[in-house]
Amino acid sequence: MTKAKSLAPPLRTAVDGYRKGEETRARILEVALTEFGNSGFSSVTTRQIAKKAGVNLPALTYYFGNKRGLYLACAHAIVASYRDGMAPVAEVYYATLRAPLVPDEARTLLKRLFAELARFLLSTSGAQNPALFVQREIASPGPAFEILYAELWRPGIELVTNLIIQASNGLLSEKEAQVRAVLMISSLTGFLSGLPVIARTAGKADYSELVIAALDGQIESLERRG
Amino acid sequence: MTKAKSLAPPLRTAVDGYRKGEETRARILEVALTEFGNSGFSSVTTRQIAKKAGVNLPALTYYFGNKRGLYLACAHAIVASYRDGMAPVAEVYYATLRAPLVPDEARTLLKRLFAELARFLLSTSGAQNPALFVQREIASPGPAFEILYAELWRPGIELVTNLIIQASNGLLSEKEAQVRAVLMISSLTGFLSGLPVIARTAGKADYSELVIAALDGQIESLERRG
DNA sequence: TATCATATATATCAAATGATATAATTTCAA
DNA sequence: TTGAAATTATATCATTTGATATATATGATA
Repeated sequence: MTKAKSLAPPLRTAVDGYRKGEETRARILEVALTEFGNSGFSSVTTRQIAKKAGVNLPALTYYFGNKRGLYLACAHAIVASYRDGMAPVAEVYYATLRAPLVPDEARTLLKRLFAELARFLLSTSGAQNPALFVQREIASPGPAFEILYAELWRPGIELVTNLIIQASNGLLSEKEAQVRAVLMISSLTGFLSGLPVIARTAGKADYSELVIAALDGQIESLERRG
Repeated sequence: MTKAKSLAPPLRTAVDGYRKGEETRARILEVALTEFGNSGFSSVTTRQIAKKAGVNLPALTYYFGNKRGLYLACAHAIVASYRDGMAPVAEVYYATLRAPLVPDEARTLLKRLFAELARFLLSTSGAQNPALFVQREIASPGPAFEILYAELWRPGIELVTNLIIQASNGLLSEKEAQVRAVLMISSLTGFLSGLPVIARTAGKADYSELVIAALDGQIESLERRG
C-alpha cells in the first residue's frame, strides 16, 4: 500500500561533498544562523530565510527537511564553530581534568580561557551572533536545547567551575565556584547581547580588550588562601 | 461614510477601577507575563494565553486591544514592578546625582543596590520571570524595547556606571566603568535565565546569598586608588 | 424590577505559515 | 553528447493565528 512518495527525502548532509549546490546549503545555513540568532526560532519564517538566501521555499525542505531541521543544523554549526574557535584552549581542558593545578596556574588558565572566549565572541562579525543563539536557547529551551546544553553549556560551566575551585585553592565550595562560573560566563554573553544597545550611546568601538581587562580583574580577585 | 464600527473600542485601562472584570484583566496580564517572559512575543499565541487565563479569545481584544497591546501592558507592568521592588534603593539614585561620593560610600551603595536587585530578581516566584522578559527584549528588540530601554536598562546602566566611577575614585574611565556595569548586570540576568538549567545538576536551592557574596567580591575588587 | 453599561461567549474571517506534490532545469560522468 | 542524478522553480494545501462581528449574559443603579 501507500504511495511510495518520492522515496527517501534527499536531505543533503554536510559531508556529502557532492557537486555544487553545497554552497547553496551553506548560504541557507548562514542566513538561518543570522536570523535565528537575532530573533529566535518562532519569530523567523522560512520564507524570510529563503528570500534572504536567494532560494525558494522548497529548497529549505530539500536541504534540511524542515524548519526544525534547519534550526538544529544551526546548533550543530555553532557547536563546531566553538570547537574550532576555542581549540587553542581545548588542551587546557584535558590538562585540568588530570593533574591538579597550583592556584596561580589555574588563575592564568582562567584568564587565557576568558580572553580567548571574549575575543571569539566579540569578534564574530556583527550580523551573526552565535552566542545570542545559545543564550536564547538556554534561557528558554527550544528544539536545540539538548545539544547546546550538552555540548557547550555544561562542559563550559564545568570547566570554569573546576578552574575557579583550583584558583581559590579550595577556599570556595563547588557550589560557590559554580555560581561564580555562571556569573562570569553570563556576563560575557549578556554583554554581547547588550552590545547593540550599548553602541547606541557610546561608540561602536572594539570592546574586547576592555572586557578582558574587567574579567581579568575579576579572576584576579577570586578568593585566595594565603 | 464607513460603518461606524462599534464605536471606540472599550479597552479597559488599568486606572478604570470599574466594577468587576478588573480581576479578569489582571488574570490575563499575569498569564501573559508568564508566557511572554518564558517564550517571547511570537512564540506565544493569543489562544494559549486566553486558555490559561480561563477566558475566550475576544477577551484579550476587549481588554488590551491586540496582542501587541497585551505585550506592552506586560512591559509597563514590569517597569512598575521594578519601581516598587527597587524603591528602597531609589533614593540612592538621586542622592548620587547630586553630591559626589567618597569611594567607600559608592562601594557600599553598589553592594546594597546589587543585593537588593539580586534578591528582587531571584525571589520572584518561579513561573513569572520579568528579568527574562527584559533580557529578551534588549537582546532582540521587539514591541516593548523602547519602554524597557528607556525606563529600566538605560537608567540602570547609568546609575551603576556612575557609582563604579566614584567607587574607583576616578581611576576608571567612563567607558571602562560602563563595561563593568554592563558585565555586572548581565551576569545577574544571565544567571537568572540559567537558573532552571543550573537546578538541573545542582539542587534548586536559594542562590541569592551566594550570588550576592560573589557580586560583593567583585565590587570590593574594583580598582581603587590609594 | 427595568435599564443600560459592562462583561463574556459563539462563530467566522483573512492572512500568514510550514509543508508538499510536481514540473522544469542544471550538472556531471560515461 | 547524452542520460540519470541533482538541483531549483511553480503552484497549491491544510493549519495556525490574530482579529472581528455579533449575540448573550451579568450586574449595578435608579
